Amino acid sequence: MSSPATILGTDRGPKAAATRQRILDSAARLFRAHGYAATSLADIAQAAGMRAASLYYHFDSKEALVREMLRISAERTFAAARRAVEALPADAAFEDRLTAAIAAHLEELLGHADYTSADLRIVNQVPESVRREVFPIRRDYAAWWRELLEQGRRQGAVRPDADPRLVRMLLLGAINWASEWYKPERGPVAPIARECARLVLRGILR
Amino acid sequence: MSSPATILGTDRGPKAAATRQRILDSAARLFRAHGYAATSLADIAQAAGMRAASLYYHFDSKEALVREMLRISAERTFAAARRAVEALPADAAFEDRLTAAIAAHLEELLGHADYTSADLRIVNQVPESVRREVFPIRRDYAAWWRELLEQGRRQGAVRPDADPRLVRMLLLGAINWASEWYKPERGPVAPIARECARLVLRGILR
DNA sequence: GTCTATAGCTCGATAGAC
DNA sequence: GTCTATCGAGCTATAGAC
Repeated sequence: MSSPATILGTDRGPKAAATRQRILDSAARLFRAHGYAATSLADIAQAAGMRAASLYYHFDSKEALVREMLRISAERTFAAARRAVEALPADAAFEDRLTAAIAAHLEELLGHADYTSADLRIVNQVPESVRREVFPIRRDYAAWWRELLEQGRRQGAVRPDADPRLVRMLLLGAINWASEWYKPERGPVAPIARECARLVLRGILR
Repeated sequence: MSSPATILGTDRGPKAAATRQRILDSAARLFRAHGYAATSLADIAQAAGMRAASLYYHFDSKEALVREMLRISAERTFAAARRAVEALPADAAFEDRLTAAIAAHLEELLGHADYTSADLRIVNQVPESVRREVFPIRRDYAAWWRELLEQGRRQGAVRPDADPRLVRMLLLGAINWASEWYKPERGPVAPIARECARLVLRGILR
């Protein structure tokens, strides 16, 4: 019985897998820098040390390549945030759960900045069919945040007069924007993440 | 002595000016939806009711067109925020000044959503020369926000232990992201802006 | 002011050698 | 697995009629 792998290159041995990874990394970096349409397959191939035609051994099309890149980006962030919150004791305080979620999201976002920044920048520019295929992951992630904040509200930790949707949007906007200004030279992500969580939770007024 | 207008179409009478405006509006809408490279001059021309070659009567090139669109977007937002704060009494409280700035930025952002959303989405994808020409406006706007928040800190209204740069980045990220989720069907911007300012200032915990 | 026609280029994708 | 060669389509920009 053959494996259920439907994605080109996952059952072709370690060398192909490594090349495939190199292609995806190059694509993420270039999509982030120049956008989807402006990045040609020749650009990606050159960055990965090969010719454009050779990419077709690993991916069916440019669409298939960007779809896989977006899928990896979205699933990784979702998994990291969920894992971080699930690792806490079941009776952890809302503040600690939210801090863990923000820190995990930020560390994933900035730790794989080429993927996640490319994701945020080009998701609106890829063909409609690609966006439709990646949408469920994002919808599930949004639902997960909604539930996390809803818990805080039920426990009385969140202002009861705040629009839950607005809170979620402002919060995710604030941390997603970090991919636009964070530079690794500025030091490790962990202290930035902690300070982010504190500001989000407490606001900027003293 | 001729006018110092260096931009094509500004001294060509009302009809050309109206057409020029229609082209810019169409371009903003399409750039927002599909990105810079994926939007062809034929697309823009069709949306404006003409052929691609006719655009060259109004703009020197695709670069010149997008440069003007980005300039309008950035200057309008900057001017709106500055005007709103300057309209306050000189001794207005920091909270009121920041609330006015946030509300003005948001109302401008969402009121001309095609321009500002296109701006945020494609500024990283336009040719380097275009980005360099629009950069000073953004740099000045960032400096203006920095000074606004610095005033709050000097007056003791802002947490003295908060990293000023982080505060500014999180705040602008939170409100800029609104261009991704706001839909006019959700009602007027003003109440959303007020609630935004309150959450930013006070945080989400009660 | 807008048109038709087209030059000159680049792109995604395929064919087939090795 | 990667290559060279190439096809067909679509792009920006220009020329010149009206």
